[in-house]
Amino acid sequence: MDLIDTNYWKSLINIGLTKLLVLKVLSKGPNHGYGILKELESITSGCCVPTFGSIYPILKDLTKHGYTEVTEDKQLKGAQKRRVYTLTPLGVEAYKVALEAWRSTIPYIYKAIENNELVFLEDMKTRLSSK
Amino acid sequence: MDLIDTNYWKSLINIGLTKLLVLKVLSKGPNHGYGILKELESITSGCCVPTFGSIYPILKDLTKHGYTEVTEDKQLKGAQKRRVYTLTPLGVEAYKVALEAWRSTIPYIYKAIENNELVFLEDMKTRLSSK
DNA sequence: TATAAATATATTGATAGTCGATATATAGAT
DNA sequence: ATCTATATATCGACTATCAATATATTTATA
Repeated sequence: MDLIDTNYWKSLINIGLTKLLVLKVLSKGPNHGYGILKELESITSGCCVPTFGSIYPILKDLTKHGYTEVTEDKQLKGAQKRRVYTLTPLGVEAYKVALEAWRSTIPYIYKAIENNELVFLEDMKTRLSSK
Repeated sequence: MDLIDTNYWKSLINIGLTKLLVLKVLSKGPNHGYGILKELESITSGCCVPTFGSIYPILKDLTKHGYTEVTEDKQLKGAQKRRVYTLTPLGVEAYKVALEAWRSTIPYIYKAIENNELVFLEDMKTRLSSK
């Protein structure tokens, strides 16, 4: 647990974010694992991109629980066969719930990261420089 | 994994958020577990409040790794002895890293939840109502 | 006086998630 | 021939929330 490492925090943030972003991409139309990743790379400028070890299990779970449906795509643009996922009505519902959960939380996150009183930090600095 | 349950999403969001909020509260001054919880209840209107099962292990870990220091408080306002935690300079650093990680991510979350194209969702609705 | 509510900390078990490494496979460009 | 991009999948190490349970005391209330 290295709290000085940005990657530690990014990983934790991704736990809450990745599934929302996957649903968002799928809400725009059917897509496959690799494609979703490339899309997230593009729309988040590389900021919120899960690894293969995250995305494929998610897609599998989503399908297992009926949030997505999968079809095998034999038109090979790349090489290996693609598995294209389509959001089901249940998946659309899930996306809406996720959206609402995030929307209701964002104001407090914003407050926490933008409206921070620096009183204690200033005191810390003062104490450190006076040593 | 019930994606239709708001609590599922809230739990995932909390994984990334709780430690940041704990550091935020401590950045305003020393505090104890129960106090931090009450403070979070207050400043987030009950929106982002971790459970006891989350907060006490966090405080223990934070201290174990040198991000906080603990002192036993014998002045009993409640009942049991309090353990008051103070952010160390390393803890202040950690808070800054967390702040930066969230600040760099927020724009993309905002984009994901506010600027969503509803094309596919509308299509979904149309297909459902025409059945 | 008895009792309920608030204060306060701690642990356990069920469940869930990221990441990096590793494996496999092929089309197309150099 | 070789490298890059496309494409999916799994494993192990590590990390986290939450609900339930246990313990203990002060203060307000009936």
